[in-house]
Amino acid sequence: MTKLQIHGREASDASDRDAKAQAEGFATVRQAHESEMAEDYVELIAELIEIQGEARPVDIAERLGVKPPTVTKNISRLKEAGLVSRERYRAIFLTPEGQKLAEACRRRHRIVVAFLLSLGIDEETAERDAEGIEHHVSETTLEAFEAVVTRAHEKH
Amino acid sequence: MTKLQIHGREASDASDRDAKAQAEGFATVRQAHESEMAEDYVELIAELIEIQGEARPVDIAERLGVKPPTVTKNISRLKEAGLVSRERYRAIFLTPEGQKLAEACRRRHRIVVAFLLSLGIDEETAERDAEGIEHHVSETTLEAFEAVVTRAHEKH
DNA sequence: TATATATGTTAGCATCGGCTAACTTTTGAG
DNA sequence: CTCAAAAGTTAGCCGATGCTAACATATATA
Ligand SMILES: [Mn+2]
Ligand SMILES: [Mn+2]
Ligand SMILES: [Mn+2]
Ligand SMILES: [Mn+2]
Repeated sequence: MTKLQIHGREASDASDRDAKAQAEGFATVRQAHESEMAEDYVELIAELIEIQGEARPVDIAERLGVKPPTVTKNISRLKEAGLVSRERYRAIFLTPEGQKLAEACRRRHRIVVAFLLSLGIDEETAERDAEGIEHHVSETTLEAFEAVVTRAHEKH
Repeated sequence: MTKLQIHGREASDASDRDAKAQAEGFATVRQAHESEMAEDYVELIAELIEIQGEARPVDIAERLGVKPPTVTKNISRLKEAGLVSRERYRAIFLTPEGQKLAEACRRRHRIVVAFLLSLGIDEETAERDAEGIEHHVSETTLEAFEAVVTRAHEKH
């Protein structure tokens, strides 16, 4: 709909452009969902390595709230994607590419949490909301968040 | 891990509580993903009814950026869930329950967009980011967003 | 009104990310 | 050093949400 045949070519009106922009928005969200698993895993693996020296499936499963077989399957996907390295029955480590992604995710997570806290949100809620929001924040928005956090800190 | 047997009962340490809270956060995100399709559809259906008087699969597909068979399938899920009513080959309408959900989603969407705009984000980016963020914003955070928007408006 | 085009549905396929049950390997307590 | 418990894997299942190809229905133009 909203398409007419004029002189044999397609014509667009204002609501057509709107529809296209909207579709791109939804496509962006679907894309974000595709990277979400990888992002949460590498971020968590980096945290566990920092805390415990290594990331083991049992700990990943506990912190994600999923069962061990789910972790095994997803880790093999991450290995396939070149983000983690590991040998069977051994702990999981990040490849250089995985480390880079983990760093970016941790930064984003930190900024989103700090931003929500600066709005007066309680820690529990800030962490919960950030865990989902982080995957849908563009670099533009992230920088705006960062600016707010910085200003809030300067004011004490 | 991080569980010891003491006097025959389980003992928790600080990192255990942390792990549990983290798992709840991820569980919350997984739950949000379960309602996401329904939320985006009813919101869009409400918009189309407002603009065009009815919501047809072809328009829903165009605006979501998916193919018509995907819409057919998802609409039948929404019907199953009691959110929409429709007869074969006819336009789609919202049940009272669907209208209520749509209203809540539109409010949330509006607030998130207005909030991002008030931060100086451009419209295109605000809409894109909001489309994903909206599903992960608790009522607590939404109210904080609303307060910021209101204050920004008062200052002109 | 006849029929061509646009719209909608069905069937069948794929991937993702959950799960349980059953099995294997590693670890560590005695 | 042995062997039971803990950890990890595999196989097989499921539902959600995309897709294409083929078919059915509705609509609008000639
Ligand atoms: Mn996350
Ligand atoms: Mn995170
Ligand atoms: Mn959305
Ligand atoms: Mn929306």
